[in-house]
Amino acid sequence: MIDLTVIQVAIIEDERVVLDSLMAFMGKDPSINVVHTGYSIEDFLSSAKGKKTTPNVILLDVNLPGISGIDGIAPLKKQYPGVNIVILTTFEDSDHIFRALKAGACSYISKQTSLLLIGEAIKIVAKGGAYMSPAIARKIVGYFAPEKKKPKNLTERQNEIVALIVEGKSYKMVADSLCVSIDTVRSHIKNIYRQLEINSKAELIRKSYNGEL
Amino acid sequence: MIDLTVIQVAIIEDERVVLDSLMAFMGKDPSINVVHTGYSIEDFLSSAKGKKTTPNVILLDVNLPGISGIDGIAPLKKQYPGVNIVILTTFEDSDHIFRALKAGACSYISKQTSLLLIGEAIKIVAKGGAYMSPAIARKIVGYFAPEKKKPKNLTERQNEIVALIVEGKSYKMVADSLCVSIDTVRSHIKNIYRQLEINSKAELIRKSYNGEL
DNA sequence: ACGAATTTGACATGATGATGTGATTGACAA
DNA sequence: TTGTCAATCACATCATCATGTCAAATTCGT
Repeated sequence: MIDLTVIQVAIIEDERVVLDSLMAFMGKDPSINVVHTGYSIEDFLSSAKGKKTTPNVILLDVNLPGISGIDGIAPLKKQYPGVNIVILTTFEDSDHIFRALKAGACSYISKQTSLLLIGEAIKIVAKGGAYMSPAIARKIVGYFAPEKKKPKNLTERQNEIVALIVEGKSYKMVADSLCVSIDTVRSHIKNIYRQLEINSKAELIRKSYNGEL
Repeated sequence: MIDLTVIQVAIIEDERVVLDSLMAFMGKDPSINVVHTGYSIEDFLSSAKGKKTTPNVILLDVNLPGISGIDGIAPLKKQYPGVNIVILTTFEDSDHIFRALKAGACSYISKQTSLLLIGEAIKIVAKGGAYMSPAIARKIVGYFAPEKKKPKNLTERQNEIVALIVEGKSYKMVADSLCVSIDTVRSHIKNIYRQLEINSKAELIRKSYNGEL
């Protein structure tokens, strides 16, 4: 018989050092019981068959071999409907954060966070709450705020070009739309890429969709 | 001379008991300095003229006489651009929460929260972070998740490839990631484009970000 | 065991994209 | 008046993408 007052936790983490310290810490906490671990999503799911205990909380790394932690959220929730996913990672950019949340993660915690706080976060999500690291929570609230977009000093013209590119247009189409030479568009794109520190259309589109410009 | 290491806090709260206990607690914390208080938005703003100190953080009640705390956020931010607004309230319904966030609040805390945690929250927002009570954070993450999955007819492998492309990878990088030939990736992409009736990477990324697959 | 769907791969070609160097023009500020 | 900056355009070159045609190996359901 499983003690329902004890939180059943699973951990998916490929770094031994991190996994070991998490295990060691939780082993000392009587209210937490680590029932299952894995080095990757695939590893975890394949070995999940033989388990009879269902985790309440899954502590999930993002940078995993094979399927990424974020892409792994869906299969994990399929295997364990209603499980609480806690992302534990070093990636703190908006892109990763929002993709994780959209996939159904309920907490997103920086690996900088102390073990004590991670333990607290687990207890919080097990009770139906959610915990976010301060810097991450700030990015999330920033999503809602009317945001005075002061960010990327992009020129009016540059924003115009970005808008067309994001719509899926080619350089040629943008040039025609704006009635300028395709070389002009190229020139603008080069400057935009340099200013945004990116080097592909894909990244530009992603940034745009994440409101990062 | 104002000590910049000390957080300048203002409090707007109409309940004497609450205000007094907040003041008493913060008076004991050397890193917090309460510079201004008010019983209402109007009261606070009118008496703000005579003050020379600018608050870093404003602790704001929602249920105030006159202008509500939420409607007061805009004028407060106009008076003190860049100030961090911390909502402290008993209202925990989604409506109040999201209206406050949209108005520019960066933290939303239940009045059930201990004075200790409220103090922590103030320090967190002063450092550029954000803190949410667990139950409130859960409602916020819930805002992102309710994505109804209408999976397109794409194959597992195809979805894998789309995921990598959307991350900004080139065909070559995708091929390497999946340990297949670049021609195989090309082949998949061709099929994906035909099935989705698109013809550019940009459109693929757009559809992906719009949850259209 | 048969056929359909999936996955893999090769070869080819024209279009588009990424990046560099360099030049001209007009606007606005020091 | 002299800069700086935004916007315009011209080459140039190599990488990547979009598309086509064809085909072998694999998986899977009936």
